[in-house]
Amino acid sequence: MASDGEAPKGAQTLLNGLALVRLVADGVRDVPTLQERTGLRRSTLYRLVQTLRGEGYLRDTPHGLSLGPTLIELGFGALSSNPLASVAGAHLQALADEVRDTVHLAVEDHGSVLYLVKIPGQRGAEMRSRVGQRMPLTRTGIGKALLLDARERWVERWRAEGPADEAAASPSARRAGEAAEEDFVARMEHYRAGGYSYDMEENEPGIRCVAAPVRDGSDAIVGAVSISATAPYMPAERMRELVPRVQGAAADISAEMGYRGRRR
Amino acid sequence: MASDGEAPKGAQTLLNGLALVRLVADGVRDVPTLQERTGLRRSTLYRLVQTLRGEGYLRDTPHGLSLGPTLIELGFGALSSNPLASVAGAHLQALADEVRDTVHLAVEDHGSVLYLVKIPGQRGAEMRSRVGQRMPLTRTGIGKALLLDARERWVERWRAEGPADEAAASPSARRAGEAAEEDFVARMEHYRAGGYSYDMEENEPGIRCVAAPVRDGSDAIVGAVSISATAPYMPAERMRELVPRVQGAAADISAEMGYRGRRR
DNA sequence: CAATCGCGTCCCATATAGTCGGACGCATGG
DNA sequence: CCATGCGTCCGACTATATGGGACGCGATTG
Repeated sequence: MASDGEAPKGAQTLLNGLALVRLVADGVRDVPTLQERTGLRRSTLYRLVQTLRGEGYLRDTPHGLSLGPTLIELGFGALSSNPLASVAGAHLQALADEVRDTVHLAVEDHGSVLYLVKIPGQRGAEMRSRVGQRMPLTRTGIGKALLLDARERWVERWRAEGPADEAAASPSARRAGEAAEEDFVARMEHYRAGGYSYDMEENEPGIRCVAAPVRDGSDAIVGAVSISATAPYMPAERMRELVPRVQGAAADISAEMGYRGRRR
Repeated sequence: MASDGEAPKGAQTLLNGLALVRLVADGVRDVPTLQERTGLRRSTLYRLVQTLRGEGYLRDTPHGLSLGPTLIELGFGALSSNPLASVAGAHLQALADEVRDTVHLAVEDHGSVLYLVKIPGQRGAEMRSRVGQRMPLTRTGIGKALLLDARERWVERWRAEGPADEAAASPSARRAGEAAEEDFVARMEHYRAGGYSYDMEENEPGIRCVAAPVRDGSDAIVGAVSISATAPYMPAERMRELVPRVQGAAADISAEMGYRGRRR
């Protein structure tokens, strides 16, 4: 409320407090850093931090501030109160046992992929992914599955998540970028027709994945399932074979979510 | 700020917002209910709820309000940034593989047990416990392990958690209650000497457990490990055999937490 | 060893920002 | 058809959060 003319319209004190939680989640460990990140005064910060500590949202460790136990309680509560996650569990486990690779369930939230379930694979290196972690929609197989229906967002999301350097766009880089964008849209069109999606090491070199969307009673995509593994376990042929498997698991979960086949 | 003369001294707006999150976590699903629980006015509530929705702490479902995706993100972040939980993982898995029963890791938080890790057993009925769940300290094996050092809190906690009906205490019930309290203290004294604790179906009929505390570099108890199973799998003899096993796992974790043997 | 710096806490005056109360629109149901 | 309850918006009031500053403390530095 000082530099730029934003209008947060709402409850500043609450927003300020939640902003502190976010900053700590992002690795800020001491109040001075919070001060330079938020612009709030010391006394204000300490009061807010004390309140958050008291409620268990933050806690003190030998190394400084960190997220508190209440968040663990609420986070797992949020997960288990999510019908998708609880309904999907058994189906995902069955899929995981069958394919022996890492299985994920994710939803879209705030323009990114949010993992709800991860079942680590039984071979190869373990993926660094974690439940509660966020990933870009257009770079992951599971994210593309979540976007399948939203043709109008493909380009928008691609551009938002795409170039690491927006400012520095040399003419040649721009040309390459446009080509990549067209390529992305073309692939999405293909996936959309097939009702599945791939990740060919775009997000993480050496990691490939096959994904399919989960739908609910209104036909809307409410989540997605994926199988991921290191490239040696994921030759093109196997990926092709996995498509119906992932789709099967996704269909089972969709059924439990009230999906009764594509209408229209 | 109306009925009783409390002095919340802090940041009301923030506290009000967090109180809403708690209420939703406790099952409140609509604003009218929030109103009667908090005493806040409709307009205030809607503003706070909107803010919390915007930040992903709450979300709307067909059935009303529920905890939002941000809490999943933060909750799992809190867990993985907890040294105890991340360090313990491998040791707990090893223990679980060995004993084939349910293994828990918990800490004390705000006067109750908070589970950080649960590894379901490979036989018998699955326990209903969940990571992020809270349990009474004096009724669970793992809670007693957390209390081992704090002799001065035994009675206090027992009384706080003990009688389901404080008001209605008939003379005879009171007598029985006092006997139970003395019995509890005696058992705790015994456990303290042995460095372990039991749960003989006190918390959940049919469930028994063996637990041991985890310590850090300052000798303080920072957590506890337990093995739980249904009574048929837990005859007295086996519980005795499990004591050194749990203690071993707890010791391994303690070592990683900086524990170097009991000083003093 | 003294002096300085940065952190954490507390207090108080000010005006900002949250609360309240009510009006309005809409859907539901009697 | 009217009545009831939910969700949103608005403006006035003042309760409440803010920020400036004083204080104590421990660590760091000269």
